[in-house]
Amino acid sequence: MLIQLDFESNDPIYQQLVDQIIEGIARKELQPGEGLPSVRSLAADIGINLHTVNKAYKQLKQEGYILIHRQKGVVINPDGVPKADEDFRQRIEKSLRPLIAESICRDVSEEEFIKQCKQLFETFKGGNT
Amino acid sequence: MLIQLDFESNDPIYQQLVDQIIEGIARKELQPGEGLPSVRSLAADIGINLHTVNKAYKQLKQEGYILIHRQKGVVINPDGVPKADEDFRQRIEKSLRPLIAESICRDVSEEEFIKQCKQLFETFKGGNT
DNA sequence: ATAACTGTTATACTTATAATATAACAGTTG
DNA sequence: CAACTGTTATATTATAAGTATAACAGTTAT
Repeated sequence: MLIQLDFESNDPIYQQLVDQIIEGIARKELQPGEGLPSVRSLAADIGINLHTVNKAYKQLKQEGYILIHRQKGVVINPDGVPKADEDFRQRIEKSLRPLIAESICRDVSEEEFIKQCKQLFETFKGGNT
Repeated sequence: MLIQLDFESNDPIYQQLVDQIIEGIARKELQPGEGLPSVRSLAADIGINLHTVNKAYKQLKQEGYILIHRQKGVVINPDGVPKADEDFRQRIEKSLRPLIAESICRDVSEEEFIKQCKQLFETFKGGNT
């Protein structure tokens, strides 16, 4: 799986890393039990500091996406990612809220917005970008 | 219209201000042509610095939500907010993408996600929280 | 066992952003 | 004239992001 970073983005690159790995899991490109590169090798590969990778891994671990075996290294959670709980749903709503408010102001219809969502769901089910 | 800020949030408070005003416009609580408090009085009301308010107003102005008449002060754009363009739609997709990827990983169905979206659209159409 | 790896922790530095604090300018309004 | 308006400038503090080295403890292969 290849990682694409935008160093000009406002999103911090450790967050971009987190997002890309979660995307990889979502589109089954990263399978449960599959190994991830070590912090040092991944950092070297994409030309960033190992602490930046470590910060991303730390967050992914804390959110249950990956496990760290002392033996096997970094591994996609073999039991799958923890199901959504109430905290997660609240987090989604909190992120969705300003997007939808802006859309309403700019005359984007509910139908169009939902069409966009469905399209993204398809993107992840299928193997597209 | 009352402003509710969370000073413990990770979101900067100028951004919270922007979001709340956009929400106010979305739910027609703030009408086109309606005046907003001056940077100084709003800052004093919510107990923050005038520059923080000014930063929020500046962003709202740049995105076309408000106008600044030298006479009338700060005013909700009387011509309405500019319609969504391609840049806006890309911004929405970019924000939506990680939310949907996470949702898929955590077994939130497309139906449930869309239900959440519809609920938020209703929230703004109606007068609810 | 030695060497090369693993994640993890600690410290220090630089840079950028957020927020505050004063102060001033130019225009408007009572 | 006084009180307001948005705007700009400057300075300070605090926090986050990213990098740079270094070290520790455990694992693995030679």
